[in-house]
Amino acid sequence: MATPADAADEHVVFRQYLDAVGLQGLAGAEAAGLHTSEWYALSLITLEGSLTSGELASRTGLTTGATTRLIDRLERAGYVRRVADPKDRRRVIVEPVPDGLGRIEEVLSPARRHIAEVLARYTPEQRALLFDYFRQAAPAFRAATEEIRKSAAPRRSRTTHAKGDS
Amino acid sequence: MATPADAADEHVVFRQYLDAVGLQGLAGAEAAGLHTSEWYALSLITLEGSLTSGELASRTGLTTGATTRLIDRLERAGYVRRVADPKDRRRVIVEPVPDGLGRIEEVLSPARRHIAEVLARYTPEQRALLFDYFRQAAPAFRAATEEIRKSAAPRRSRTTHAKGDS
DNA sequence: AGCAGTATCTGCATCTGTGCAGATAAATTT
DNA sequence: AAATTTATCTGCACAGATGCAGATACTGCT
Repeated sequence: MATPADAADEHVVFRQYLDAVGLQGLAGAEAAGLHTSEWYALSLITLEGSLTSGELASRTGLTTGATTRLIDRLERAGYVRRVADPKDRRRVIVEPVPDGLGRIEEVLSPARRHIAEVLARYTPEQRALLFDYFRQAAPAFRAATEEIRKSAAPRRSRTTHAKGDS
Repeated sequence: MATPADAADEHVVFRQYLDAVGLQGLAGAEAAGLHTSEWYALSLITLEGSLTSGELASRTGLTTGATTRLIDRLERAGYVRRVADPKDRRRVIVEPVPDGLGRIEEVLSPARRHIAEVLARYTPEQRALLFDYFRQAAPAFRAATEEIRKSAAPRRSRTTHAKGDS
């Protein structure tokens, strides 16, 4: 029977939790030498196992040209590699480099450690519940991401830059 | 009694969970028309309630000059406002604008909704446990962030730009 | 009052990410 | 085999974020 006050409290708790996770992610990305779009793309690639350049372009919302450069950067930084698709030699499959994944894990390790400490305060049954939540929350967040991107805010104001509107 | 296999599984679950939350955050930031550093700064400001320009500079790791511009952008976008510090009139206090926070909440609402759906699958006791976790995990993530930033990867390669190394 | 220290802002230069449009290579269709 | 369509890459140009150094405004100390 949550009172309004409790509900508001939950609201705040959840917001602060999201912010904290988000800040951690951004700090991690920066520590890994990755900018937002690179971090985003690498997450996608890791999550999917591998993606073609075109798929990556549509998932990130970038043009294919920009995506080429994005992959260049990720490749140069040692996070992914390009492999030819044997089925269709026009295609370029982008897949994570194990070594790069390791570096990401390293960046995430402080979070892992601190959370492990928190988890240690719970009983095994409670921990199981939390992991069950993680398992279920991940797809939920992905669905939320989809939803947000669909209502796609047209990237910044962009001033409609009616180039020559004198 | 976690077997090694379980441990590996937990590893993956947690990783995917973090990725999902992270991607959601990035999508949200973009939908809000904010770039990484702006999103980061706004999170900090919101979390702290308010910050001075200088504090924001040191927390973000930006120079004071860049921070001025950052605040300009956030202000222009309607997320924060500058107020004079009555104690020290050199200082500029940056605080969130309620209306702006509302817009952020709106952006987060899909996540909130999807997670609410997940939470609805649990009993009230279980939900209480999960919120307890949120409450404890937030500071843990913040500590992790601190830790990551301290070991501060010097922003991208930057060629060490030893300014005057002739 | 004068002086040193501090907080923020501005001009200038740079660097990087991105879109756009055309180029190239490969698959598919006729 | 020729034409069309698809997938990725490259040249060019632009916008925007950031560092640096100097300017400005204010505080606190002597």
